[in-house]
Amino acid sequence: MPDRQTVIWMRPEHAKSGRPAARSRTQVTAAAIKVADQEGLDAVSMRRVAAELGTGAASLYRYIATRDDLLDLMADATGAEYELAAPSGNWLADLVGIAGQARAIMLRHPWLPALVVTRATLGPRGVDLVEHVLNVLADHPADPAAKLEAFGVLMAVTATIVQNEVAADPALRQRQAVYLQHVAEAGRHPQLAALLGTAVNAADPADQFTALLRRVLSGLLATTMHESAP
Amino acid sequence: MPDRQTVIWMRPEHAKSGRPAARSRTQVTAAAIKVADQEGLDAVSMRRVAAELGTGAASLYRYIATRDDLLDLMADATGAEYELAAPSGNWLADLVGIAGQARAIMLRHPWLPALVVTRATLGPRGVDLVEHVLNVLADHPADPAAKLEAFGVLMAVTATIVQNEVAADPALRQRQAVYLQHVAEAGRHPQLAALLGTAVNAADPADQFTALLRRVLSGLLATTMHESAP
DNA sequence: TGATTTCGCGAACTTTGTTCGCGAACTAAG
DNA sequence: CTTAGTTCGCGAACAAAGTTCGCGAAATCA
Repeated sequence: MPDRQTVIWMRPEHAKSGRPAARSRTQVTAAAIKVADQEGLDAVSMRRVAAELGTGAASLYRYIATRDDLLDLMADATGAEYELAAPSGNWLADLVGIAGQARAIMLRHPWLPALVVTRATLGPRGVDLVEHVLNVLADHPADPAAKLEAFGVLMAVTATIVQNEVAADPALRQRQAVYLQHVAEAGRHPQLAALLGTAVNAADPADQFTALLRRVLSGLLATTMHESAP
Repeated sequence: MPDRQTVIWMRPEHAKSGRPAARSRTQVTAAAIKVADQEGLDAVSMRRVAAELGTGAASLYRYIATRDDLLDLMADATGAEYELAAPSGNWLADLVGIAGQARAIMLRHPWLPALVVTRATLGPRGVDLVEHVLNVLADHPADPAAKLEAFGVLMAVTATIVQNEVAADPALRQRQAVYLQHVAEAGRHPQLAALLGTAVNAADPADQFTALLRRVLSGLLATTMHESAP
């Protein structure tokens, strides 16, 4: 019966004596990611992941204490896909670059945004990423807490945007569109109606994303605060 | 067997003939919100909500087709708690004010951030809110799509921050803190270690929130794009 | 070799969303 | 007021899914 008092990354993977385990936490995580990639996060059940590994569901509990542990492992594992180059001296460009990588990773793993946005746990990879961001911002005058907030906003905004980009079911999109159309036609929401009348701009999603994040981050970490023009 | 092809807000609440329903969609929603407020979102099961209403679980399906419908209803219902004043002419101040209300509402309903961040469905109240935001930004030169994005970012960031503020289990906080301490002591993450050494700043959360959102929004909707100083 | 420890995992328990089916309740004609 | 016709309430049952138990088998250690 595994330890529940600590984060999974502090729990020893195997015992040092007795029969050795046939699999590893990494293998279990990989299997779960595989299932999630091809069948969605809902398909990641203990039984399904176990089947992927060719064993029974109960066996998984030798490696993780809980399904939530597995989700944490999955999310953190994707952190290995970042390629963190040395800071260039231009923190904004570096951060936007990181956000771009985050987006690419999330597009590769459409289930990831939901996890990022739901549970804020940092594992080894996440910690590495934070350290890297802090390095990028090393010369920035903002206080440390603000830098952490910037990291959080970067991730949250990216996850939110990607979540909309890959909006799971096209049927849901349709339902929502129908409702908005209905509301617009009712006449009580002229601004919204005008907006739906406008043609959807078909710019490159990647460019739109980059532009948005550049604005958000430059505002968030601006060194001079300026008033708004009304 | 209720309709599944449309959003719940387009489905007629009651039939026009036959035995009249004993309850209303609003009552079911209110019961669910009550349960969520005092026992958390996980406690919002069909049986629990039904019990709150003094009926059986199956009865709820006369009002909603699915548990997800109920979650949508709950989220949208909280939109009634906004007090939307006429635009002042200062869009930044108005938006920050709206964000402040959003935060207050989320603090009142700690389960709300999770819903906001997970499902992006707009109900009647949500649509009203969007309309209001578009009114606030009516004179702003940004194109309509950008204004919608601003609304999305506003909500996402607010939900994320509140989610951290009300970080459910203090035990989880503790576990995470222990792990970060562990990582810092390992010595491979000097920036993070330095940050943990710093005393946590104990400014008023509301002020911190306001400042953060002001920065994010003023950057996002800035009329002049400026480079970053490295 | 024997004792000890750990592992694999089938079976079973619990909780939860959802469906079925039918008797009761109510409306609307006649 | 009676009689269709329709809808409602909801107990019972079903199908996942997470998790726990218990024990035989497999390694390691002494």
